[in-house]
Amino acid sequence: MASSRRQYPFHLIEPKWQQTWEQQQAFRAFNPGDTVPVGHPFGVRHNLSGKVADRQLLPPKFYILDMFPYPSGAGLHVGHPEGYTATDILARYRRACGFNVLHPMGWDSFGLPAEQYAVKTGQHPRVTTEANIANFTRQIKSLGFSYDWSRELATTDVEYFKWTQWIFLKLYNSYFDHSSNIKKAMPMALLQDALSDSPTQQNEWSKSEVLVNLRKIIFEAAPEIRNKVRRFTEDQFRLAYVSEAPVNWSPDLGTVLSNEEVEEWTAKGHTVIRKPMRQWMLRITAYAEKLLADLDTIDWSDSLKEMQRNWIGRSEGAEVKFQISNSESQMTVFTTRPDTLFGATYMVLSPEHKLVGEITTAGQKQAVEDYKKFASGKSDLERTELAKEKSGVFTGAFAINPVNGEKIPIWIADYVLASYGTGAIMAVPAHDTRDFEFAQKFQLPIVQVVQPNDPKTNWQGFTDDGVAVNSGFITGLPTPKAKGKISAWLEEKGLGKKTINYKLRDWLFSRQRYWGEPFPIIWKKDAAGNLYHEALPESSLPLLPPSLEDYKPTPSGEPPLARAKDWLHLPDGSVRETNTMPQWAGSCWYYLRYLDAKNSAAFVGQEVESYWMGSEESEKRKAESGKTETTPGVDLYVGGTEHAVLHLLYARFWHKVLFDLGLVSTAEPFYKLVNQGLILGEDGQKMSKSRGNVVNPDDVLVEYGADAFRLYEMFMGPLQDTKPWNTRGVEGVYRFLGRVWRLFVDENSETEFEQAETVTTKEQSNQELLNLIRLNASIKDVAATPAQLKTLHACIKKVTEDLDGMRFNTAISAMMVFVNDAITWETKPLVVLRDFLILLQPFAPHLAEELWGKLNLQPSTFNLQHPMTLAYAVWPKFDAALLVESEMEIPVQVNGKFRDTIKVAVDADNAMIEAAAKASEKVQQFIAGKAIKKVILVPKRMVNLIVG
RNA sequence: GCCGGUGUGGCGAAAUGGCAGACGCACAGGACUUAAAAUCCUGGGACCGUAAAACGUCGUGUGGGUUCGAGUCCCACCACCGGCACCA
Repeated sequence: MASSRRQYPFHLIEPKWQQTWEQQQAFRAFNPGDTVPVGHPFGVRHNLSGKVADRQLLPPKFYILDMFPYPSGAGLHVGHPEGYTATDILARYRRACGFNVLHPMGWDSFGLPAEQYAVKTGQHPRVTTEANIANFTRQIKSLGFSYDWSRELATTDVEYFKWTQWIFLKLYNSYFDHSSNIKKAMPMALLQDALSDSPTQQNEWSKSEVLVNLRKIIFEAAPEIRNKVRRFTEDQFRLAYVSEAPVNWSPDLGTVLSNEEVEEWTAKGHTVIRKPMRQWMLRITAYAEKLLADLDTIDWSDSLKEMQRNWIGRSEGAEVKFQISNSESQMTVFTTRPDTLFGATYMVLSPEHKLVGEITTAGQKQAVEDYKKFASGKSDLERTELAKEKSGVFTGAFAINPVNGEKIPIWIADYVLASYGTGAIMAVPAHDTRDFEFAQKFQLPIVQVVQPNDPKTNWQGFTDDGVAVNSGFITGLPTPKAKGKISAWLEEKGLGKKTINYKLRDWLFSRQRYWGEPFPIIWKKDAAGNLYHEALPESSLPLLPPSLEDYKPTPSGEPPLARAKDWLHLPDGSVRETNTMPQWAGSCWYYLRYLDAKNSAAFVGQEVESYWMGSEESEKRKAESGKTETTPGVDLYVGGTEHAVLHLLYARFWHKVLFDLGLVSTAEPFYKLVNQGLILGEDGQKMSKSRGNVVNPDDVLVEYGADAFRLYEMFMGPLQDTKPWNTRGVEGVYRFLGRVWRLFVDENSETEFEQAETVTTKEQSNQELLNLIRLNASIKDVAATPAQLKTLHACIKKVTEDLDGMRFNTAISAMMVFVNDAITWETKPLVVLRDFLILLQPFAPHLAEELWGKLNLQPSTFNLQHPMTLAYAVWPKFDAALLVESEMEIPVQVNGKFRDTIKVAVDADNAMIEAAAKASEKVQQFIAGKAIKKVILVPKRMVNLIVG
């Protein structure tokens, strides 16, 4: 675009105010116990200047958080500042309303790109990371966000990941106690005490049925193997444990991925295969129920909650035992439809199922082995592609259906997953789509046991509720009752029990990478030569990664950390864990570190944590006022939907563990969460380098300034919506800011300023130049007219309400309406413009500050306090009395069709309004000569005349 | 297939069940200017009609329904976006 005359000198104003705020530390948030420096605007506003901010003296808190970015080499994208602008506006609004606002920013700086660059060039990832952080910082600061930079953190900071490792140790040293009276994470030491030869905390662990039972089991074991059993048992319970299960291994990335990550990387063209490996896991499944139930206590969008619910995938059903014919063994299946048991015509084990080897007959052995090989060789991609085509083989064995004694064949097929339920199913082809397809392909019998309620519906493949048929003692019962009756019967006979299953799997927590947090774990061998793991003591943290020359995995496929022999081997012969933690680890708790970012004694101070997370306060307020002024947890968290299940589920899990251990005061981390929508390119397509439609914020800033950029990001449409970028739209809001400027300044002085600017010397400061701008002569220190007050207060009302509802676009339009009107006023009262600037400040803070400074140079008879920055000026309250009209316009309809508006006095009674409506000329045309059958009159709203 | 969301001018959008299209973009006309840019003013859903207007008819994805009155509520369907997807 051709560079045209600037609407206003944002290029001088914006750096000026950014420097001023930084010098004043204007947006520093004060913790309880902090001393507020003399003259700090927060202190001036709240009468805390030079005082210790005692918790009782501090105003209510408001914690408003952005999802911190990964500082990529590409720099900021216009999508980042969308959420950041929204939160900044609200942070500034809350500050003006008198809250103690915490609004921090930091860096999710571990990550693969820096490591890949290191592999290629040998440059340490820290160097790349620091350069990227510097660039992101510059870009973010140029937008004038009111972050408290004193709390800045990066997950790669040694002082930060020390505590990430510390939390890992908490997980490692905890177990989840499922006892019905406990149901929470407890210290491993308690479990160990319960299993020890000479327990000291019997009072404590005797409350736990789980521990009491475990102790019994341990002491049933032979003494010589008892220690091994103990270790094994501990690992069965730890929240962080080692598993040998098949994992998602990506040969080209040289690392494993969590289930949640697979999709992301395969979409980028990487291969992912299943491969058994020794891995660290976190027992998130122990929290499935709490993660699900507590969704009801937080204010997130329905779609997001639904995504989490689906991911957790709770499913109620029953486990049923089937005796295997001619064998001692039994197989257990999980089903949500025990009522269809009479329709089970075959059984399926997953190819990996333990029983497969045992039950397969000699004749089928070769076929079964071949199939197992075939199934395990499939990549995930092949599995999904081939999903439609069922495959499997017969094992030669049969199971006995417990309800009718029938012998039914046992197959193996990869449509049954080893990792869900019991890894085995009873197949009811008549009433399950997958079983139906399988039975058709292999010509297995299909027996109807459910009759659809609608007789026209085909029963074959009918999976909904109906009425049981051909089902012995439950025949004739509707599905829910049939389920209940048969479940009770199974339970009574000891053949089954009600069970709840979750799709959620434990979290695969180790990666074969360099650039991540090393595990504070070492491996040792016992006398018998068995490897076992042991945690490093907390006092040894942080555990730093070794320095390396080469960041590639070792030729034998071990993680890069294994290259550092000195680091790897400890003097006592033990060996360090060489895996590192995934990127998600650091982002699981960063919102807590912000609260107390410099604390070297704890991951967060308790008092500080309870103040900002607001548990007590919110309870107290709820009780007192019946409404919450502050909310528990982060008051508002804004970020993209891409983290709907990954980060948000993991962080909730960690938070719940910390809560159970008494380390944080709330059960949920994020009370209210909003997803900002995607910003598309000007062509309506997703922005991407290859499409060449990426908008760089730096370019927009040079052309239009930060205030226009911020304003446009918010004016585009509702925050949550996906919307295309349009540079003409930026020009629109930029013109609006120009109108605001001209509303306040004298045009002649602007010409002088421009001339001075062209001949400016280095010695002439920007401030001197800006001082040449004079206030518009039409601004006078006079009382406002009723009409002017009405315009102002309508704007105050709309902006206030829209900010409360996060409707930034309509708030901006309300300010445009105000300016369009105010610019026509011959005399512009100072007081009115002053209030307007307070409204504008959250949106366009630089311009508003500059004009505020000019306004307050004027002598004033109003004796207002002038805080040193507008950011702490008191948010105006609208006065409903000023908005009352003397007359009102009321629409008149005839037979429901709009015909005219009439003007009546506000206090007009119904009879007067009706008369006025009938008297309207336009209305007359439609009612003349007709009888009025009915009059619908909504006071102050409308009149509808029904004629026959 | 299942779950969630969204469909309104040329475009981004706005409307407690009560005057559809606020605000902005683009566009057109005018003022200022030697001229342009910038700025300011005016106009604008479609159709019919007219010199121009008025008046009129239609109009919020489609079809029904509730209501004096529906963009808004209910039912069915269509399209698009996002998520999940052999989870028994």
